[in-house]
Amino acid sequence: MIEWSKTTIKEFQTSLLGWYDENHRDLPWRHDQDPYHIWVSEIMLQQTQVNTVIPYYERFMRLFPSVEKLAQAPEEQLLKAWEGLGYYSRVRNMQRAAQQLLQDYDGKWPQTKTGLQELVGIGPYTAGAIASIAFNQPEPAVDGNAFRVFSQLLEIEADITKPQTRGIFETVIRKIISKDRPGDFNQAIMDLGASFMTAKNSDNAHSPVRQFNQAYLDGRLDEFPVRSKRLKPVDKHYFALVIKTPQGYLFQQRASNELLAKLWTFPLIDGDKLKEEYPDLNEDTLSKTIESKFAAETEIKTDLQLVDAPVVKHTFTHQKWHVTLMSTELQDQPDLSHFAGQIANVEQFTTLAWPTLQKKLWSAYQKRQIKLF
DNA sequence: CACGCGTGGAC
DNA sequence: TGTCCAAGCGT
Repeated sequence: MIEWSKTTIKEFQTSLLGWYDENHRDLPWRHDQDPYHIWVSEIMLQQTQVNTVIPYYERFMRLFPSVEKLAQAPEEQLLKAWEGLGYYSRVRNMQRAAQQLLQDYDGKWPQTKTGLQELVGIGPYTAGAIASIAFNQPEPAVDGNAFRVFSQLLEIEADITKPQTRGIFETVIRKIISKDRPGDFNQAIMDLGASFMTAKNSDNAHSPVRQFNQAYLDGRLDEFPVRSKRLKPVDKHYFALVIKTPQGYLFQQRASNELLAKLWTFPLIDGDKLKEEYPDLNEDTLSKTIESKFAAETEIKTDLQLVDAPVVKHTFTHQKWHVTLMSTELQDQPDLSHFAGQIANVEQFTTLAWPTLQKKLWSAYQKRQIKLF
């Protein structure tokens, strides 16, 4: 059993930081200690892989190079910059925090972990990351990597999906973290978690800290971290209405309290709710039912046809959507005064933030089979 | 506390 | 195909 004495801790820090000095990744947000750069990168990296983030980060910094620019940006431009990254509340919260910083903090960053957590969107992990990397505070930054690395090093059996467990890891890391180089220490743990100590296909035999890894020495790597299984996504069914008018396609902005808030999609009809209201719905009555439902909301008359294309499937964290396309082409421009949406021509598509679901819908619609008579 | 919230990569 | 994972947070 490894004894984590002061000497062991020192040796661990030396091995870890020595390896990091020689092998750390050159990432765009590692070029300085600017808290704005660290912050943006940490928000983007939440539940998102490094390779995905890099181009988004570069573009975001060109568009919004400072807290001030971020605070002043139009929301649609922010969402467009975030398009495809997912968890879109991250960027809306980031703008709120930027405004908070300017108005309530006179533009000066709080430099402690607890102070940073006052900003919306900054939780215990991100606060620890900014405090340690930008402000050299000896604070733990417990993300998925830290959970995996330290659960294996110390054979910690607590379920990492339970909120209580974070405190156990923070206590352990506070004892082990380098007081001289806390930011590098935390980043070294992340690089370790992305190289030798990955979740799958790890290579602990060549890890710079293998002699400190109890689970490796015991042949018990596969037992850590302990994590309860997540629930399966629930199936949901929708109809997407592709309505082409002389001026362009109809789009709707998702409400701020629902999935994909404030992003743009074709108008969507809840198929499960429809089935509840009309239990005896069949293929013949489907079109008319949806038409009347859409007309009741928007006063727009349509003549919808099922599109000859596969049902679009899209899985979110907790929901699996099955979306059936229906389309119509209106000869006259409809009165849109009761339609809570927008018309967009193909050229205007680039200005609206599309979730991946909408990209799939558009693609399926473009590839639809043209029926020949 | 448990749950909602996106997406893409790896296998 | 499905499943799990990736620098989590707000409610």
